[in-house]
Amino acid sequence: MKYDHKQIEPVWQKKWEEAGIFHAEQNSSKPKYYTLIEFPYPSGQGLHVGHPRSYTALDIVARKRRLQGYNVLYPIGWDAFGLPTENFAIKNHVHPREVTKKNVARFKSQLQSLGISFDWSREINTTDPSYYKWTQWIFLQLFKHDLAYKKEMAVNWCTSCKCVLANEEVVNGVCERCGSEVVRKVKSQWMLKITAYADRLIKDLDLVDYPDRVKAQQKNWIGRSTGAEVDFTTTTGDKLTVYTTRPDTLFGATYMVISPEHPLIEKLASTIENMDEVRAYQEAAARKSDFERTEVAKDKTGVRLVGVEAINPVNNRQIPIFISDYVLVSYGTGAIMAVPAHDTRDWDFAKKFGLPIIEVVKGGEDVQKEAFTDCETGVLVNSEYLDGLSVEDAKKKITERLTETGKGRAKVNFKLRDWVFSRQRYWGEPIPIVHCPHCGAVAVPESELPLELPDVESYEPTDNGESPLAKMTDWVNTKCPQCGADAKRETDTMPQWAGSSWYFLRYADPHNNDALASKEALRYWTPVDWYNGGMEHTTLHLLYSRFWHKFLYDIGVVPTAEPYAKRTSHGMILGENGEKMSKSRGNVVNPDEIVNEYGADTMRLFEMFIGDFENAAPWNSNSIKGCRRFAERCYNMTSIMTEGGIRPELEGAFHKTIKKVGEDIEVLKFNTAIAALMSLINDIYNTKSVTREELKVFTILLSPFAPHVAEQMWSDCKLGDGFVSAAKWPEYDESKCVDNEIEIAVQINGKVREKLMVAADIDKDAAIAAAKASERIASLIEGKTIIKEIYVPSKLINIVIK
RNA sequence: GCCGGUAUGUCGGAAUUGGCAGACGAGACAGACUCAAAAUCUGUUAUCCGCAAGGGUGUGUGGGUUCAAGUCCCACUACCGGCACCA
Repeated sequence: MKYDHKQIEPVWQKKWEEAGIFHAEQNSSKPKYYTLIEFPYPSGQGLHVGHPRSYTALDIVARKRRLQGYNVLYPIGWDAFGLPTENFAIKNHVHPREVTKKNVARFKSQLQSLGISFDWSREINTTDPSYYKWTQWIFLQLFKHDLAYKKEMAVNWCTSCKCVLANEEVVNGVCERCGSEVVRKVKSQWMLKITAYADRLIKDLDLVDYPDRVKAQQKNWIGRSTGAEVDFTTTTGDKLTVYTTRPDTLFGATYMVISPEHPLIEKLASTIENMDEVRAYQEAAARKSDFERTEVAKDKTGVRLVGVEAINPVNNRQIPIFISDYVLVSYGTGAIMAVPAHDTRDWDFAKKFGLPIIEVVKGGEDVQKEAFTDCETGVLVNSEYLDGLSVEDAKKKITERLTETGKGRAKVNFKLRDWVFSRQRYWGEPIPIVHCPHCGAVAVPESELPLELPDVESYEPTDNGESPLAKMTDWVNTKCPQCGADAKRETDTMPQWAGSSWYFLRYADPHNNDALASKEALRYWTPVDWYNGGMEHTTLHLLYSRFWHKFLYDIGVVPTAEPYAKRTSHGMILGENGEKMSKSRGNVVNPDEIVNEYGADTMRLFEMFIGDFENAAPWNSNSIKGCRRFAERCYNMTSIMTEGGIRPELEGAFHKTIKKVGEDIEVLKFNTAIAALMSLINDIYNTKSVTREELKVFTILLSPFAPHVAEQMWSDCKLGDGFVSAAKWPEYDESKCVDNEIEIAVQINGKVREKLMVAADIDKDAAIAAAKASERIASLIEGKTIIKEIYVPSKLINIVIK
């Protein structure tokens, strides 16, 4: 029979679903294994060829684990709240719920056509009230533990989405999603205190198996730094505290800089003589968007506060105070001591404003020409009791002194900011809070959850920065759950990251109505054993969900401190021209067309064979044919099968391949695993026949990669009972992976001059004797002095001559 | 500027972590089958010199360690990703 994927694939997909063989068992004595992929956002474009790269990879792992006897959970769901759906709904006057429903149906049929072994009985959807009930519940727990709070603050405002963005969503000063300008806007916002977990989010990276680049990126983003706070005073008698990582350079401070928004300015408004100039600078700084602020990063600007000076606590020297936007309000204390001799930014500023530069760390070039910032080699000078100390010792000593005299203290700072959690849009989880004129912000009682999203007439974002929900007065006006007075509901919704911050927990027990999941289910299934996803989520989803998980751990809801035991990341699939796939570049490949033309098995094989899983790889419509040929060659073996066991001449090849394929899957080397299967099939075809046992082992090895054709081979040739997807992974014998006779290279002075077939267990003397016995080697060493003879067992011989 | 990554034939990529560079696939070329084409099968395919046997050169660049370097060390370059006035 001819290989016809259109005949084979839908049949097996249906049989698997009917038999339910990919359903995770709820009560099982088997060891569990939880594989997870980032659940997709069901966009209107349908599945992208990038999705199956991740899904197929973990499908291979999940399928292999099942064959190895594990109870596997490989779930799927929909991260369906979010802006693109809402924008589409606005434009086409349909309810976002309907848009979501349609998109989900499309995604589902596309995913099912790929034969991914998801447990569809556990499908979840973040927009389902029975799901977001628990998203809201978690928010209320955060609120009750003072980790959710409302704050008036300058936020990132996307001018196009008309919506607040988290810091993580602003990329190069523009909106991550739409690319529009982001400006600062003062608004009252719900915030989540992720900073309370900053230290643990770094420290607990030691507990998990993540790629180093992911750990490094998270650590960078959290940005822990150690230093000291130093209390300066001013000539007006006010306190002015700075944060510095270089307290050792305190004697070299020649001026101070505070951010334009620093509260001290208002306090000293009557003392400052050039207040007009100061105000003008403040306004100019406020007008700048994030984009402009980073654009003009090179040139320093600022204004000196005339009429007030600061006093250095260690030497009582009076130094001027400036305002400048190179000092940020939101980091440290919003004020710095400037040490131009040992900080390049301070140096730039000092040069521009003609301020003194005093060297306090010796070891570099002339500090008048360039700042010396090295902490490793310098020695302190001009610093009284610190003179002669190394930078490190001086830091310790000055911090001790400051602490003793009450003028400072050791301090740790983080770049990480609290998470801006409000969105002024419709298609998200309503924040379950009621604002009461008497009681303030009050939690909606848990018994009233889910607080369902009301139907509104218009989803249009408003120009005044309020959520579309604000227009629903019937819904907004309510009673205070605490005192019963007239009160108003919170109208902001949660960001898209909310639902995805805990979804992996819901999969453990997706239909539970009394808890986000039962304790037993969580104890059995968590943590996730292997989580694969994109690098782009390292500082967003991955960090947010670790934070929520740690909080849930602290309040006793989940049994583990970390959600994911192991994380891996796949590279992007690029267009054929090596550029990122996008509509505008016209290089988008539609997975449906590939499945239709070549079949799901070929698609899966190709996506795994395309290159190193962790690196980006360009699509190539030519080499996909190689994978199709391979699938056909696999199937064609069924027509030449004869009875029998593994033939002796193929025994070594089989054992080696079992070993190689098994090991490669564990380390994400799907490309070389497939190459090994291709080599094995070439060996088989060289013998012009295949035996039943050979075909059986081969089919099992093939099944995680190309499950449909494997099932067809299994059933056509009656290789075993039931499904190959429920067979047993073959074992290999280490002793049979080595050949009896091997080829070794013979080098003279490091250059290969001869190849010899020798017994695998040959010893050094015998090997070298064999080499010298060869005519070619004998003639090359004749008359020369042998300096050294090296024998690398089963690899090579190197004879060094002179 | 800082942090991370990558660099290998015509192309995608292999190389057991110091031991025969180019597995596997694609493409190209040649041959078989065919009236012909497609498909399939069989060869060849890093590069230079040579009719050949054989020899030289070759893993971004320049040095180094070693009997032996794609792999280790030092100094660079280019590209990709992240962060960026974080004191």
